[in-house]
Amino acid sequence: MNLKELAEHLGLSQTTVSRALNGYPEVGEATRRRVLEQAHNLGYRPNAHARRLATGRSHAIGYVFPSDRSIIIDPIFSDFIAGASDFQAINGYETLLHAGGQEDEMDVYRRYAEMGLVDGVIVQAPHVDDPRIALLNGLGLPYVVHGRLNDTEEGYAWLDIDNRGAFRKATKLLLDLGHTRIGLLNGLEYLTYAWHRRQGYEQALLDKGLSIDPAIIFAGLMTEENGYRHALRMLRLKPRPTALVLSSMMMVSGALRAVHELGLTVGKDVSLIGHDDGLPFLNAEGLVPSLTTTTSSIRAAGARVAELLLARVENPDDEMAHELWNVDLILRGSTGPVVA
Amino acid sequence: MNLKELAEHLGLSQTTVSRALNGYPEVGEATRRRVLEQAHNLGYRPNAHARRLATGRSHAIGYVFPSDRSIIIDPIFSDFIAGASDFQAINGYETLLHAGGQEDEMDVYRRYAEMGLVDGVIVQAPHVDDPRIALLNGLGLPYVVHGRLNDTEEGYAWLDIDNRGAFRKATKLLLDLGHTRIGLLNGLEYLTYAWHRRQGYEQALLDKGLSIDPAIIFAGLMTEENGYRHALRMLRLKPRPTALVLSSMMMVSGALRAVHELGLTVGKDVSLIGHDDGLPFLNAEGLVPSLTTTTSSIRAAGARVAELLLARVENPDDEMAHELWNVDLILRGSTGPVVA
DNA sequence: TTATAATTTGAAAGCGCTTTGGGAAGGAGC
DNA sequence: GCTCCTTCCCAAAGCGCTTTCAAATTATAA
Repeated sequence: MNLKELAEHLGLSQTTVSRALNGYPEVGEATRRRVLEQAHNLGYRPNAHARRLATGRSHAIGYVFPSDRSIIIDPIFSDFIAGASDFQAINGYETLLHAGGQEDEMDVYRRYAEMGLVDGVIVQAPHVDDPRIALLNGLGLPYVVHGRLNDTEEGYAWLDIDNRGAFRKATKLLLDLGHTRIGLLNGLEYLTYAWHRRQGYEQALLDKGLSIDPAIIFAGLMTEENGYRHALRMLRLKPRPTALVLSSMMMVSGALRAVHELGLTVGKDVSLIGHDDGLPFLNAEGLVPSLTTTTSSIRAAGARVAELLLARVENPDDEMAHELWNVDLILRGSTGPVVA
Repeated sequence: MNLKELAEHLGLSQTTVSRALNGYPEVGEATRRRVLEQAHNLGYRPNAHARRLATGRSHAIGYVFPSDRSIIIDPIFSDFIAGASDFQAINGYETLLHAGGQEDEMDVYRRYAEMGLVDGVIVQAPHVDDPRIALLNGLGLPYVVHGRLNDTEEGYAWLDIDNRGAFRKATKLLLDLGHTRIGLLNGLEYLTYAWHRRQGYEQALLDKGLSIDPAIIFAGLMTEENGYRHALRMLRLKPRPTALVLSSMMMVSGALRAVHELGLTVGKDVSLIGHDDGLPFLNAEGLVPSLTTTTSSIRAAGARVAELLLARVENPDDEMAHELWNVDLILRGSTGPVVA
């Protein structure tokens, strides 16, 4: 069943039917009702491609993951996309995913733009100095960055959480509890969020007049195993750190193993603060003792980024959104005063 | 730059240019080379929607996740999709994702089919008696099931791993080591894979003349917390189970906490076998002791399912694929003979 | 009543591609 | 010389929508 057949069936022109269906005002109320009703009864659905060709809009948003996999292996991305895709679905936008393949990430954007496959893209995990921004600006493809570049916050739309502030707050809490040797287990620091966290951590130490010790800082893939290995390594140092700040729950999970293995007690011998993206399968509160966290829902961020992007697609001339989310520091049982 | 402009630029008709670009034989070699070269130089890209409208094929594969979230929260899905999407990208197919929204999963399939949005879909996490199969058969939308229904293996294309065999093997290994009280921490058992695992587990026990004890069986969301809580609960029973079989690495992670908390030793007081989907952020080998696992790469499964689906889309009359993957049982340090 | 404005409807063009049904040019066979 | 194939190319139709421009109908004003 296509438009033409539906129109014939109704004894109307395609024009009128199309208008009735799409809510244009130049159509009588009675006619509109009739059209809507019959379209529903006959199960008519407009062909997506025909509509896209005619309107020039694809009603789809693209997500491109680099082929080196270091991003998509992070389980937080499925939650981000779930949030975003959900919002999009409700607003009539499809979600296009591109994971790897042999094509370079930048080429995918180019192809997306030139073939009209998507109306906009969401840029994930921006680097400290990310070349994608310039490319997308050049292509004229609307986008919103989830995160920020390091140098500039202008010239592109973004939503980010205050990673710097969060890790500064977390580190400061530990300092206030008397800890002076505080380890950091971070993500890859060419990614801005990890870099910001590093900055927040260092800032808090410097504020107290403490120095930065590279021996108790790790930056790398946020796997359980890295959490374990590097927590173990650090906790074996003399003097050992009495507290650790961790960039992901996965790393916390590994660090817990290390702590147990050394016969130490969380919240007493070692204080832990982890960053919690609110992943449904790894719950900070369910740990024993429950985990003090910096918390921000990655899923909510996904939904909001999608919202900003759709706004941008539909009103390209509106001002670019810059949205910085505060991160809550939630005090639970894994942090305590340093013991002598 | 569109076809018309490119054709004019070359002094050829759209027909010839289109044929040259798409590899049709009725075009001179010299002409073809010229066309290809100029198209490249001028950066011509065919408009995706125009092509789709003309050919009636969308060159896209759809993934629909139920809105209740219980599926997508499982981190294995991002890895599955990464594998599938990767394969598709290499073969010129886009990946369409639908996560939740207010639309019912079945309605999404209907819409996909009627609007021509995708050429096929991959059905994830089939239920023991899954209504999606009948719907898709009715819609005539090609699909491949990742997993199986319980009752029948005919009438639909599928790829599955031998969950029943894997858990039977795992349980038998423990029995052979002298364990007689073996707990099971499983996924939601209305999902076929979990149901099959349960069957394999029970079969192995029954083969030895042992009975099934519901007190040491858990079925639910495979979160870290559930792993912890139910391992803890079971290990506190008297007599306590001397071994646990776990359906996911996430649950293993939680169970390890429980074991440590009770002051027990993995591989001695408690033997553990987990199912490992090969997730990059949680490594069975990196645990201490390393974890004995039933192992099957979910990412490889994703790639292969995509391959089967594309074959099905392009040759609808070929026989339906039924592919059952063997699951390796990899012996590592977390299993040992029962101690008196 | 008639002129004018407002409301509804339609015919047809156009979006950018693929593909059908020929047609011209050149070579082989007689 | 002619016919018959190939080989290579093209004009035009068609995919199923949206949208422009114009016409028909009805309501309002004079």
